[in-house]
Amino acid sequence: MAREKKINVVILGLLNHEDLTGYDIKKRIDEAIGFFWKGSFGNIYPALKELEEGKYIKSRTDSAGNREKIWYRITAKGKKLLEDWLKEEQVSNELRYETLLKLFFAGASDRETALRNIEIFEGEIRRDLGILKVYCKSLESIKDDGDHIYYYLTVTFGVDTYEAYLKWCTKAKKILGK
Amino acid sequence: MAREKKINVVILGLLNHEDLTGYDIKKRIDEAIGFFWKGSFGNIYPALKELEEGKYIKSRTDSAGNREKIWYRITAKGKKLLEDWLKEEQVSNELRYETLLKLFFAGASDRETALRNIEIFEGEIRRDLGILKVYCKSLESIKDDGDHIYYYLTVTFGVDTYEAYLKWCTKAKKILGK
DNA sequence: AAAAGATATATCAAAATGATACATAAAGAA
DNA sequence: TTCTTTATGTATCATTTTGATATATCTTTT
Repeated sequence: MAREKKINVVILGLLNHEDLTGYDIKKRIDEAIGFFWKGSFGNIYPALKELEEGKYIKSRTDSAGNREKIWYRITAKGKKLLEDWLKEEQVSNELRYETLLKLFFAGASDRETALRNIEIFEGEIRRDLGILKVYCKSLESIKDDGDHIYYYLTVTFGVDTYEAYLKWCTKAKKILGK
Repeated sequence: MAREKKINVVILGLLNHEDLTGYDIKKRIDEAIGFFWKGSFGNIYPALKELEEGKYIKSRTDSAGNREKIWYRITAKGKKLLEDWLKEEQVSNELRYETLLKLFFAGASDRETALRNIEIFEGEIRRDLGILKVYCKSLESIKDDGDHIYYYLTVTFGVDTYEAYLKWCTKAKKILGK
């Protein structure tokens, strides 16, 4: 089996939970998994067409009102593909942190710039950590044996690593003399 | 000023320290900043040509032996661009963790698969953490006031976050009942 | 009733990814 | 010595992702 492009399995994963439109999919990606994954209309809409051609999903057009909405539902074949991907052992985990890049090359500028960049990072992480913690709290209260345990684990990953980031920021600022 | 593509500033950052060939640049990226940044020949070589056209770098062809080597050196204009980028406040920091994606969608499979994926992640992080720690040690011993402090800070970011990942793995496995 | 913001589909140029092609040089094994 | 493998080196290409924009409708607020 050829290696599926990532947006395909993301779409299948989301559709496995509920029927969605392309726009919904973009929103779910941004809201639910935004801190560790990105999606854009530019690859979501073409992927939906491709997945439908391959019979992994099925569309239903909703013409209530003047605006056309296209709802997608996962098929048995789509579920199979999702499960196969989950069992595949090869994964690609990537960090792309421009902040670290700027820090690594900070010698080309001055210490103030390096410190400023760390502070900007710190501010963003602090803000996002707040959001993640609220999300985490709301998941803690749900006690079922469905998917919530996985959502909870995912969010705690974010909370734990963001807290480690903040500790590192404090340390880094001290080392740079502030 | 238009937003520079990232590979350009990575190349300038590396060349700011020493003259390099395209092949060297790829190696430096993999070795020194590989845990938080990627580069490929597919964007390095075209970027080198583009940067030379823009006078940000200057090439020198070395024909010692039968094989042609092209060395690049940063220009004053290139240094300026690098410094401008360092002072720019807008940054893009992105995580792309397929492991988290699989965990988030794990409900489509079984707990064993979810645990297996965490264990694979744990193994990779443990291995990479070992490498980072060795790198970190070698930087600790250098006490100058040049770029090493920035390399050291960058690596400690990796060490600290990878350690947080491992703690999370232990917790996650426990929650999933192992 | 008008304006602003959210919903919805779609496309495109630019950038990054990952693989491959091709060739030389060096190191090590048979 | 010769053969094989690994490292060095430049280059390109198809596929995927990104980020922006276009276009239009629906909903909420002023």
